Amino acid sequence: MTDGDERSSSTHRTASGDVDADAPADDDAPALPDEDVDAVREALVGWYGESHRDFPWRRTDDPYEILVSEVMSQQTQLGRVVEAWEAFVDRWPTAAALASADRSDVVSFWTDHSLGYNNRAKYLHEAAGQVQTEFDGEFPETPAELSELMGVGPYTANAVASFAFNNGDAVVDTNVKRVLYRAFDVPDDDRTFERVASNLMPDDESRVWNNAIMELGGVACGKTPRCDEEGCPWRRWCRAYETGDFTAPDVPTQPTFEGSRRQFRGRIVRTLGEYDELTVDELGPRIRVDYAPDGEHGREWLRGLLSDLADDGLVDVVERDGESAARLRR
DNA sequence: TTCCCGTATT
DNA sequence: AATACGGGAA
Repeated sequence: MTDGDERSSSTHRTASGDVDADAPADDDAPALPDEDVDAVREALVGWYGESHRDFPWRRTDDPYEILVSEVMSQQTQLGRVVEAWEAFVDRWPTAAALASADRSDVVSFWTDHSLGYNNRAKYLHEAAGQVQTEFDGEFPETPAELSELMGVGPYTANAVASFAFNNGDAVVDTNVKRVLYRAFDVPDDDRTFERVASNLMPDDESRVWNNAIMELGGVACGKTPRCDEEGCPWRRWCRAYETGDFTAPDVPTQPTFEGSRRQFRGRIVRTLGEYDELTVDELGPRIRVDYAPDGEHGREWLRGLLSDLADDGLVDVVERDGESAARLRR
């Protein structure tokens, strides 16, 4: 669940007049004057209706298929997700089918399709199991229940509830934050984003609304805005369009990937997907050319990575002839 | 090089 | 509150 019911604090932004995020007199004050809220809503839904991209997961309301698409989309650009999603739901068409699969197969699929964080493949597999064991094979339908599934946080819970059941609250991802921040000067504060997003969403229209506002953030209001090119439906209300200041909320910067332990974890998982089992010294040279058993990046270093991967439940480390060997966990 | 990005864990 | 987590694409 999102923390939608907390209304206590403190962010006041009345100065510019176009957002009253937390007015003392009326906690649920809309982001715009009443007469404009309807127009803002209609403009966005209308724009989405006539111009949205036609992704395959937008043609299904199967919650399992939606969940798969959301988990993939959290980490990978949508263009690349299409092929992977089709192959995934083709291979494991239902939550029950996925739950019966070997974890190693799901993780290898993830890696083979360059889907990033392989922990999420594990979560998805685990969530499919939860649907069988904790929900009796009936896919949960509310954000609160969906949140109980492994790997499903506030964003994904509301996305699946919305797109499968038209039953979600407003999603708040970085697209939504950027759009609200630019258009209505909403301050960069998670609680405020949630409240404004929730107030802006028309009742019982989470499916089209959440699709539309994220489409806006992805197509017209990305880091580089394309307001006129994409015919942004909010130009007449948009603070950024008016002022020319398209600053977006800060996104935390990442440590470099090249040479990182994440990179080598990825290589280990990829390599182990190609073999039944490898000893540490067989594995080492396959993940870095300068592997030397007693060198700086040798057994010690590699065993550390393997031990973390084992803690994550992705790898098993076994003893074979007094030597450590690794394999993907089934 | 930088960007993308939600969740779990600590 | 901070950190770990993948890897292709822009």
